[in-house]
Amino acid sequence: MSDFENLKLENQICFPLYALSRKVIQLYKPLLDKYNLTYTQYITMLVLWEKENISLKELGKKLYLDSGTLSPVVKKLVKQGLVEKYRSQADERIVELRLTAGGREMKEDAVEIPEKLYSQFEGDPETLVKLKNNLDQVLSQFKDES
Amino acid sequence: MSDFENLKLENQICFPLYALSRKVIQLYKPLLDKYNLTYTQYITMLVLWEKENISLKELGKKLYLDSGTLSPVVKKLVKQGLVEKYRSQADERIVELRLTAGGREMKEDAVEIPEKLYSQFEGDPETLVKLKNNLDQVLSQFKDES
DNA sequence: ATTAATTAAGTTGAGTACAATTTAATTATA
DNA sequence: TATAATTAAATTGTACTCAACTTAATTAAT
Repeated sequence: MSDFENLKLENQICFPLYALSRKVIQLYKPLLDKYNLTYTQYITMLVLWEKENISLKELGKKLYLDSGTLSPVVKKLVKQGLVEKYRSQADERIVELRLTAGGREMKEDAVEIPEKLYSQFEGDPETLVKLKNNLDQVLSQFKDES
Repeated sequence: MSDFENLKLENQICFPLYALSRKVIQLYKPLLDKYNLTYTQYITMLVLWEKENISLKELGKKLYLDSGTLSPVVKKLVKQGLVEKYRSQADERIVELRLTAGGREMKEDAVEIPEKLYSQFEGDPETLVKLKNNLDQVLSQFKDES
């Protein structure tokens, strides 16, 4: 019964997930360079473009990232004038983020980013829709575990 | 026409890819700790368990990783006695890797890793198969681009 | 045969990820 | 109410990822 099939790279589910994730982030890079954003900074801006006021805690929940990752990311965005940071008056432990006018302005131009990214995909767009549905479904099964 | 739908986090394809990838790697962690392997070290071992002799270059091609990532990873595996490293006699630029007896031994126990990982997935296993097929399909469209 | 171009690894620096710890503020409890 | 427990951020340390650069070896071109 020495069956090593499950140890073959091609049979891993996580590996194409991990490889494709990095690949797509690399595709974003030239598009984001124009805005001086990294991918992590970009998805932070996506959240702020939807909700201009949000706590760091809430942001982390949406992005599945903790303060160890987000603190330095937000610090950078503040430095670039896209975000303001202040302590909540009601609870001094909480850091609140607020989109600045400059950050709001960037949104207008940034609509080109997903457009240009998707235009780079050859093949059936339906494949991407299916993929996204699959990913969301599987991700939801772990959402509240850890 | 100020349509910001494509800038919503929930409409991103890359984000669930990125989030799920990190989530699954976190699920591997407790399983890999037992073997003193990180995820990146683990997928390197997967390759070596399939092909006991391989150049660093070839390894990088399979994992979509460059020497900047792999050099230190391999150095760790050598230190742990799982892999041997030597320069090719035919071409001194090339570093060849060889699985050691200890590395081969680990394979026997490591079959439990994918088993235990998959057992943690609730929901229909068919969903995972579909996901993997989707990922492979999309990944193959970028394989030779960069 | 020399020189130029290419190739494979390795190194460096910036930016994540994440576990673990620390600090400060708030809430719960004896 | 004083103390304990909890919570949110920040910090620290380890490891990965990748672009850019360096070094050494090989191959191509003059």
